[in-house]
Amino acid sequence: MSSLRDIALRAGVSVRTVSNVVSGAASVAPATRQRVQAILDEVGYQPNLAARSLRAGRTGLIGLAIPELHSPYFAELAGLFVEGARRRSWTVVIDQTSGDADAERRLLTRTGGRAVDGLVISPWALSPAELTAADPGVPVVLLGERPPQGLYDRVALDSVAAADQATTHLLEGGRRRVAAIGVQSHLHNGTAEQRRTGYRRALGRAGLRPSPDLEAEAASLHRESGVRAMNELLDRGPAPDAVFAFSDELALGALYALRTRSLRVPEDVALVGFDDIEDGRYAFPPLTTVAPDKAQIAERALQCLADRIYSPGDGVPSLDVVVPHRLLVRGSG
Amino acid sequence: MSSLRDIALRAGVSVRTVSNVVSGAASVAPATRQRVQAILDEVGYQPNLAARSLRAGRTGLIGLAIPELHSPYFAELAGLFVEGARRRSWTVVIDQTSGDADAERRLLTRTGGRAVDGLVISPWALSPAELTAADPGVPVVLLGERPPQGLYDRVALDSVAAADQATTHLLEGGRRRVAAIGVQSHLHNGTAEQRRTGYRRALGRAGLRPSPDLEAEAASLHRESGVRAMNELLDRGPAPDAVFAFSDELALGALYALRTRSLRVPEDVALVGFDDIEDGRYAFPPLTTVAPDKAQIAERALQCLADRIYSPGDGVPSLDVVVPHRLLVRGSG
DNA sequence: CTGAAAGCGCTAACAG
DNA sequence: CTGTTAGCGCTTTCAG
Repeated sequence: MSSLRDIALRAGVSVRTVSNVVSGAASVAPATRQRVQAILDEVGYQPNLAARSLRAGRTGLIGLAIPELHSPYFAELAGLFVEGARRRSWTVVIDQTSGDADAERRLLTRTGGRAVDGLVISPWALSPAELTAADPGVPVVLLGERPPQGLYDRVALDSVAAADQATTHLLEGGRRRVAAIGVQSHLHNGTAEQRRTGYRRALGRAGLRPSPDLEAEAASLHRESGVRAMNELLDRGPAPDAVFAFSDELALGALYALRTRSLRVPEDVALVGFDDIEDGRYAFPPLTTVAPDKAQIAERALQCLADRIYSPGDGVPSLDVVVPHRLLVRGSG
Repeated sequence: MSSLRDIALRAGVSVRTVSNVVSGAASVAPATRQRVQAILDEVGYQPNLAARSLRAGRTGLIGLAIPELHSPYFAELAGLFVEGARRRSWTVVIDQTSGDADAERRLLTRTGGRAVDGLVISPWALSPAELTAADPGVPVVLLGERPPQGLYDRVALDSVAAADQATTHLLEGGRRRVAAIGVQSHLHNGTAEQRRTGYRRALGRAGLRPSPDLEAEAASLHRESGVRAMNELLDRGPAPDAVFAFSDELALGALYALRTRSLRVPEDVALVGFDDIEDGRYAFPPLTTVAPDKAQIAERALQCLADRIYSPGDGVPSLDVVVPHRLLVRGSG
């Protein structure tokens, strides 16, 4: 690894000049530039990023903290992030919190033990108070249903409206016993709460009374929990004629359970999910779902970060960005 | 952000002493230590990682370069990586190459424009020669079927044996027209080639002659290509009675196509995939598949990196690590 | 046990 | 247009 000084020595110029050639900032005499560039190319000069960061006070790194990478929704989102960050010449470091409060706290207070210029976090376990209290010292963007906290921006879709819409769609299809899968009383990230609120609101508007018998808890948002919840619902008594699952993974689990019991979808039970993950499109029948505009979630979050990193107007009030969503009606309901 | 010097000033000691307290390396008089620690805690001291990196010549960052994060197999693998890296106090920066030769080349020659201590890359587009030629200046571990190159270690499963085993399983089930989905003549990453080799070998051993009619190309390894390939196979003439797909995603696409045409799985067509992604377990019927030991892939790759980073014995020949796999027989075949 | 100081590689202010 | 140099924050050698 050669440094600017090595190059300077070989070219018989000062480091300043080499630096200028590399950065292209200040002007350099054409002859000098050419000579220096030749050496640069020859040795394959690579600037030392650590030195640059130290000097600039910036690392060019941004953190993305999500509960888990193996979940399709977050994997798709992370992919879009990495892509968008690349376009902005940022590199993404990924942390998995596993929905663990300690992990989330650690990230916020120490920015991951890693110097990042900004952090995008999808909090699951941390209470709003704790979120506000933490001060990572860098701009933070919150993803998800939690309202924007303190100085953090927030990017999310309108979950209440989306859930209402999904439920209404099932009701308009003539369904009357519409169940919900995905209640999570153990978490406080707002996701399940808001989706249930939307679900109940839709029922109410249709003159139906929400019933605890039709609402099933889910330990996680994964397929396995969907299987469990669906089975529980079916074991409770008269089967629902429709199910709104708070995530596509839960819906796919429910679909699996329904088929295992030889119930037909959508004839016997209509099914709507949430997230629009790739799997859902190729399930059989293809899953009707609420599709958040994921590309826009990633893009807007990066934009928030960029704004705060490059124009550190300290008093700027926190932004609450609502991205659009669409109900994709496919075969399942 | 306070530095060691700030702390030293406030504590009336030298930076040396504060550094010792922080690192715990050298011994410090108990009284001094306590006093310094109190100030450290009070201001919430965070060491500047850029400075540390510059000094140490290491960044604590490792790169993971994969074709795409939104593909379940790579997402699961990435999750395991991030987790294993965390245990080793490394942070993972993720790059997506999209199977693009330029992107792969850029990563190898410039280590992603980012200073990483090591790189794990799953090459798709780059030819062996190009792989060998590149010199990233840091240890590299190759993932996948490509044989180990030059100084790079390699971690992979025995794809030929695995494909043979999957195909043999179908043949032992009494199937005679066993098709293969996933041939990729446009790529040269070895994956498709090796799986086809194993497939043909199994056919040969059973006294069957491989037929081009039963081998279908796949533009990608995604569900969509699986749908297309399966339809093509069915349109060609007499339907196969079994299909070995080179990835679970392809298999799920094939499953979708089969069901759309009202063919029963496994009664009419038995189906085996490759990768053991989560989706496959909840497909209906659940997908029989070759399960690579993903945890071990991640773990061994990290271990290779650690060995080379911490014991830079320069001449150590490149390692070729073969991780185990299992055939998981489920409902589809 | 602790202080002083060098130096990692880079950028930019200051001279010339 | 280009050279010299300070300094980003840390670790570590050398003294004391």
